[in-house]
Amino acid sequence: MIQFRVTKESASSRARLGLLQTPHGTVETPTLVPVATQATVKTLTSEEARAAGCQMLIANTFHLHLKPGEDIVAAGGGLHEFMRWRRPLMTDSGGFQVFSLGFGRDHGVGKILKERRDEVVLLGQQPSRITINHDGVEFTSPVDGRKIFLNPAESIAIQEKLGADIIFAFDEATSPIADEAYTKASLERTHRWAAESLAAKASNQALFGIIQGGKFTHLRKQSAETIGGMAFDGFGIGGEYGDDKRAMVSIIKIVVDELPAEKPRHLLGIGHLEDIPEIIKAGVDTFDCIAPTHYARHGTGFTSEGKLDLSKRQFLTDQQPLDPACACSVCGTYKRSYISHLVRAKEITALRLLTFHNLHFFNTYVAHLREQIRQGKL
RNA sequence: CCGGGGAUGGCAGAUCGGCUAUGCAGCGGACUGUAAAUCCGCGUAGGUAGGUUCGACUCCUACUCUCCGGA
Repeated sequence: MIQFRVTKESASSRARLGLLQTPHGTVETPTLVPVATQATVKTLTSEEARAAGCQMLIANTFHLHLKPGEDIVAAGGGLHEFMRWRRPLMTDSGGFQVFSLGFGRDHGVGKILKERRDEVVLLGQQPSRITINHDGVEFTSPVDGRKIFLNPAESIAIQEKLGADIIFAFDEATSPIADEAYTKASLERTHRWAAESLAAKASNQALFGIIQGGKFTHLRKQSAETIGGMAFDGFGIGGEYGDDKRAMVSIIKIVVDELPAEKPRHLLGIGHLEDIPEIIKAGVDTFDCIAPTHYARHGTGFTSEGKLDLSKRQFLTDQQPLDPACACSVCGTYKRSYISHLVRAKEITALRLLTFHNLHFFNTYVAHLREQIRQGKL
């Protein structure tokens, strides 16, 4: 089980400092939870993830169920031992894949809408490779095309075998182009699944319920009331918020205000650098995001000078560290010129160096924000 | 010298008498609970000189270069 203690509340915002105790150690919040979908922070070892300052990681139920299967992980001693990360772990429930492999894939959209789309997901519609119904979701495996059925009981059973400290209720992340009727019906289903997830859990893992409701303020409020009133150990805030960052932050605040203050709040899948102060000020304790690791593998380093695309020719002759203001081992050792060469030569070391640095950069940034809360400046 | 084959974008390499080849490299963009070391977009062609044709990178002639074989 977990214990959560709020150690300081900001006077000027909803931001707060906290200590999240788990069977595998204590996490200082707010914190970024880097994504380790397949039981690894892509390109890094667990020791390296730790050295980059990561406190807790989040792995994925759907992907680990496919490969290698939860029984293999369990036979390896559970997720912590399997990946030799003897620190706090979360697993996501597979609810995001209902969207990402469903309507997200069909329409080529992510959870944040970048441009106006003509398509709309209407009540009664089904994604092409997935069937969502009352009882659960039938996926078509992106690996081999076989059918995979997931529902609350299945997802929880898998997550219990994986053995993370914190697990999530099975939900449906709705598409940003879903209309209100679809979103509302999906929300009601997600609420029912939340109760079923709670009922299914037999372990002493912490279980977080997930608030949905899309960009619809009244649905978000209703969801926060419903999920917040259930016996979860903490809460995830999921789904989409439309295409407006200000709207996103205001929705998060509405949700946070409905949730029990003594329980931890995890914001699912949001965490671009510019979002982080805003979501922390909105009262988020933990949040996961693929940005630092994903951008790294596409050649981008986050620095105190902004995002740098190391594949650009200009960096080939740049003798500075990746970020002169960074204290990480990559910045203490290698220059932009070398990293740029590795990126352009498609050497895997480039991806490792950028992933390590980006995580260190994000973690340092969040640590700095914690310090600001401590000093009453945030 | 004789015979034969070739000459296509920065490189590699197809097709076609009229309609974007493609890949790599280059350049630009995207990326928010990871089907992502990925995806999207852009530029640059037809050895030289003639001829046939409404129209030639594609057919014909010569030349240049090149490769293979023979002397």
